[in-house]
Amino acid sequence: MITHLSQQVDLKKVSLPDYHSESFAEGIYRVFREAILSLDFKPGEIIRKRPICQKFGVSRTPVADAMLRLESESLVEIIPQSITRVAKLSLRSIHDESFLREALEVAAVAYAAKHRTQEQVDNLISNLRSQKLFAESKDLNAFYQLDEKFHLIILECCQVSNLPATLEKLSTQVRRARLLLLPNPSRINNTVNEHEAIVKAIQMGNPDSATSAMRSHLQQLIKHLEPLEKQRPELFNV
Amino acid sequence: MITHLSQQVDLKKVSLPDYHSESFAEGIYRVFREAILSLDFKPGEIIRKRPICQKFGVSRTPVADAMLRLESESLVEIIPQSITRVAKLSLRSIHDESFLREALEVAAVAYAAKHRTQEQVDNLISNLRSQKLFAESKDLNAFYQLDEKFHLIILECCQVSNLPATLEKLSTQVRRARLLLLPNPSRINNTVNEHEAIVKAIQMGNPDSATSAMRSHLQQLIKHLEPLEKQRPELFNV
DNA sequence: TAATGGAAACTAACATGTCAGATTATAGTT
DNA sequence: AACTATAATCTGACATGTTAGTTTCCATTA
Repeated sequence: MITHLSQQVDLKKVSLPDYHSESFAEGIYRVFREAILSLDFKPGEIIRKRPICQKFGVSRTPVADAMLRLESESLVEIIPQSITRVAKLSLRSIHDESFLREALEVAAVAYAAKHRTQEQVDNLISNLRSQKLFAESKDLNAFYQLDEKFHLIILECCQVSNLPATLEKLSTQVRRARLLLLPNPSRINNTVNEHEAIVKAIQMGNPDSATSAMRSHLQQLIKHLEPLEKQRPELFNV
Repeated sequence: MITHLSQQVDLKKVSLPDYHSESFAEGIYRVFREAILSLDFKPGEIIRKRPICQKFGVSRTPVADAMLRLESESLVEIIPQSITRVAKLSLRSIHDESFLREALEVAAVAYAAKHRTQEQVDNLISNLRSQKLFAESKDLNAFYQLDEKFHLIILECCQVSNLPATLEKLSTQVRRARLLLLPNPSRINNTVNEHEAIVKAIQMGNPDSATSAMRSHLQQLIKHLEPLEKQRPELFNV
């Protein structure tokens, strides 16, 4: 059982298995998943398992298990009898993911516009206010965090327990593409305006204008993508 | 490399790794995935790995790998240091999945209504005609196959390469629930009518009526579910 | 009878050894 | 110099041994 990758849990004589700390394999999976999604490992980068075993002081089994799971989520590519590498990006996959993302977020924002509570609207307005502050001070990372949180608040309105997690699983390419596009500060002001339109539609309880606002907001990504592929071709699949 | 679980591929001196037959782990994964989804293994049933190893004549490693992957898709539940069992159903999860399914299928049918080709419409009409035949002859299994195919045709209109596969991954509970509800022949005629409404809306190129037809069609499932839970409580989680 | 305690049998998690396919480096040939 | 064949060295797939946490069951005790 892993104890140095996560905080130790003070377990009494309770038979709930959740009280135990995670396994080596889970911990390694989690660490690498986050590293890949935050671009600490670049798309296409080769992952060498042997050094990882040494670094974590474990055998090859849990590392292999973690990689197997990452492969099933299309985060790494295991080439049989050969090497393991971080999954590259591809315009094709990003288009596919964008369709899924749009379908889910549009459904969520329509639900939010119909069933909003005052607390949820307040959260969105408060989040939007912070966005404007960080947009003015050009703090890109803080703005990115708020952007993620903004969409999360809307998803949580649906009370579908795994909706945020599901969308994250389906958006592994989109998330990395967005991170790569971050250094473009000219987008920020437009983004704030688009978010504002979404909030207003939710506040007014108008699902139709909420969906169309969300739709055009999400479709911005694709427009900025083709320049990126030309700029960083090594990150993309042929 | 596995050769007796799937047909052997006649590979020449081509360096495409796809030409190779699948690994033991992949084969076992695929076999068990299909067995679980088609209810050959009942929800809650304990899976014993040792007999599986003997049956396939392999060691514990590929079987464990396959189970690990099934667990990451919520098809089995591995209880640490204890047992592995087929994931049970739960009304909560089915509600969650239904939301996702509705979001994706509604987006797909709207796209289909906008961008339909004559060939796609013909396929739907032909499929619908077969549905009516099997509905009359009360051939439940054949009808189920056509029902699946009907939704597949609509999904494929979107030209999102992994849309059918994604929906299948997100609908593991719903799929099994639908199979359990199959023996209810009174639903069939209603289903055909609902399908017909969807086809007409697509044919006329009316995305709004297509979405609302699809929505009310999909929402039928939930209505028939609560009786099922009372009837077969052993298949459901508390 | 009910509750408790402990041994035995189970399982998953992990470590490690082996093998075969794939890649790379190298030597030899044209 | 370019191409080819061969050897060395990677890596992933799989087999198997070990360990530790769980569960089962039976004997003991209140």
